[in-house]
Amino acid sequence: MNTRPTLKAVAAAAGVSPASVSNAYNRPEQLSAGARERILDLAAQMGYAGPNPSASSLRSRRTGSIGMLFAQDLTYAFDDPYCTALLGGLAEVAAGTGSNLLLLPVGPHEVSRSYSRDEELSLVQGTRRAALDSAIADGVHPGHPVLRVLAERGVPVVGTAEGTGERCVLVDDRGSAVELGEHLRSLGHQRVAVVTDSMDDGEPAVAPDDTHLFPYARLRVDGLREGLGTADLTVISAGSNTQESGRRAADTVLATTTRPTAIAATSDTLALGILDQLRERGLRPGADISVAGFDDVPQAALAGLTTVHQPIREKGRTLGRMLLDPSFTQTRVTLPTELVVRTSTAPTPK
Amino acid sequence: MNTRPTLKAVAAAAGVSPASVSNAYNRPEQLSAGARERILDLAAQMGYAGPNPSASSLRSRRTGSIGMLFAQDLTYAFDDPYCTALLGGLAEVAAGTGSNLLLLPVGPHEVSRSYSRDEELSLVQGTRRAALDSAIADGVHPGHPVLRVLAERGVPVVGTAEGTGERCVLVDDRGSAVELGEHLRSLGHQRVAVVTDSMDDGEPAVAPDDTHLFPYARLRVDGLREGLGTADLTVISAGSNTQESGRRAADTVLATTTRPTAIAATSDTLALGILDQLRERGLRPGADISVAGFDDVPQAALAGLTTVHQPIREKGRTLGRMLLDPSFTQTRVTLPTELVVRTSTAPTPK
DNA sequence: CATGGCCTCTGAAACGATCAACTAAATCGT
DNA sequence: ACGATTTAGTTGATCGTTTCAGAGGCCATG
Repeated sequence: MNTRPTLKAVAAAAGVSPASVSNAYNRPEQLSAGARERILDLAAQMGYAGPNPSASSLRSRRTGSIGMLFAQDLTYAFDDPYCTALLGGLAEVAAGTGSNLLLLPVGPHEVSRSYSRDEELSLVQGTRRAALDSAIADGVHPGHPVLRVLAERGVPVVGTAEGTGERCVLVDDRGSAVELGEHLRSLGHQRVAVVTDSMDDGEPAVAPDDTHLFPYARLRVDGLREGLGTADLTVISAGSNTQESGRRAADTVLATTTRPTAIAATSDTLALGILDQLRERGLRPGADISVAGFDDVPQAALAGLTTVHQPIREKGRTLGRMLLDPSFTQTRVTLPTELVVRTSTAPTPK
Repeated sequence: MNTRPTLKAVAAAAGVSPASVSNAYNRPEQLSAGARERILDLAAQMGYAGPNPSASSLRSRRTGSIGMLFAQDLTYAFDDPYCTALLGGLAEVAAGTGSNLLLLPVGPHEVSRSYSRDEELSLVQGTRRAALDSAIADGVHPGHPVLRVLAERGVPVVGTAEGTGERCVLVDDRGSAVELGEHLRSLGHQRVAVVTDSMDDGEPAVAPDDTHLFPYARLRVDGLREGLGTADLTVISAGSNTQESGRRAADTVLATTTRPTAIAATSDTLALGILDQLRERGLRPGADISVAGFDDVPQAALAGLTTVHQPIREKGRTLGRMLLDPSFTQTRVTLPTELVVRTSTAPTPK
């Protein structure tokens, strides 16, 4: 079993310096066309696969991949429609630059709890070892230790919340929530349940501690509270942001003594789960009880869900541009939102 | 602006050898608890972010990430439900091992065409530079140069088709297609259009050259042909595997002089697009014209699409295990398929 | 008391490229 | 035909770790 050839070996065989072989791959313009041909021919013939990526990025300080941080487990990236849309937009931009996308599950971090050193190390383990040029943080709490690690490494991070990363792409979570709240109030809803996802993935619980909420969720809850004014409002923490959580939360809502006339969820993913469960329980969304969400994921239109639209894909593209396009210098972008009223919200039934 | 500390600097400051600092991070058992504490404390205090990933992987020959190859552009990974399900399964397994997932778009490769060296280099560019321990190839043609590059690098590759990667997870594409063909025949269909995706992304075309098909598509087409027996069969190449391609292909089918009574698509993604377009054109799938697909993605059930079920998520999990679990030694796994008859196929209308 | 074995920790050699500075030859304008 | 610029390629240092063989110190054993 002969060993794999190195760049040096190719150089020796070709009778040129290692730098020339490197240039044959990385800077064609620094080499005569003939010499380059000869070198690449020889390399192919020797079964040389090209410069070793680790060595190359050690020296050049570039890896060609951009990291995507998840505070949830990795499957979330592919199961949540908001997430896939965001990644889709990002991918559009990345595709043009030859960048690869590194998916980094970072493990959930509870703000209220303190971590031993080893717990914290294992929380950032995957990210510490990851080779990346820059990173995107979506749904990562600003206090997550992984952000500190990346900052120490000098990796540029852009985020979708205030405080994650030095630059960010935002939507007006609070303002749009106020608008949704007003919509519900104008329909006559006086008892409303607000279902929110949270960092701690437990059973649905009423009136959670605010610190367990992701910043965006807190803003949305606050906005709803303002928009709903004097309405009677119950906040329910549903656990992680999945349809399943939504389903369980719906049951929690139905179990309360004074059933609300409307449910507002902090994400469409939750709302879709809620819709599902209500139907299962024989209730007609829109007629018997109103339901609303946030984000306007593709499925929302099909389900007739009233929701706050945000340009998710464009958000992904913008994040990508912030990292990849040097001429893109804005450090804060706010994208527009719009209330989309569909059939899942209606006036309070008599 | 002071420079970022290196492991060596931390070692010097702590009065220990670099090896000990390395061990503090990577092999706690090689160090007394006290020494480790002292080193990590100092590191934190100096703002040391932990061992540099590139240097670490250069020396240790391990990167902690597993590559996922796409022959399409990156957005495909998040748009195609088959793909997200596969990745979801993979992610389940990867999550347990602390591995990250590196998404590698590799650019489409037409088998029939020959490539200049520079064209070929740019085709594999992203992958050549990517740091990974192993890779998964799904929907990558066995002849794609990227597979050669990875083989030269000695990266283990597992695939979902014969010939991609030294190990693979398969389904019986041909056999299940025979079954679907027989189903359609038993319903009385004598004129059938087969819509298939292909590597070249052009306008829908009739009776394509077989070499433009991905292996799985060719097997499915062949199987359908066998199962349908004497039926009159037209093969239509729809371009890339998207709902949009399916929609366009539906129009091509409807434009033919002798309209078929059934359409079989080589994937649910295409079939869903076809269903959509037929409805748009005022036809009722199942009643006016039968439609069937392959894969049984989640949306298929909602759409009432008759299809060949395959355990996509399990496929992803198995691929992951092949790479990550050393005790998993099978080199070829075939997963079961099952014909799922729903409402989109029915007896030929009178 | 000598022997062996374990536990900590160290030293020096890789790992495989790229970079910045430089030289020699070729090209240019006048 | 001469210095100035460009082109083509080289040299040697460097990127920041991990690894492996082994050095001491310490304890238990015979």
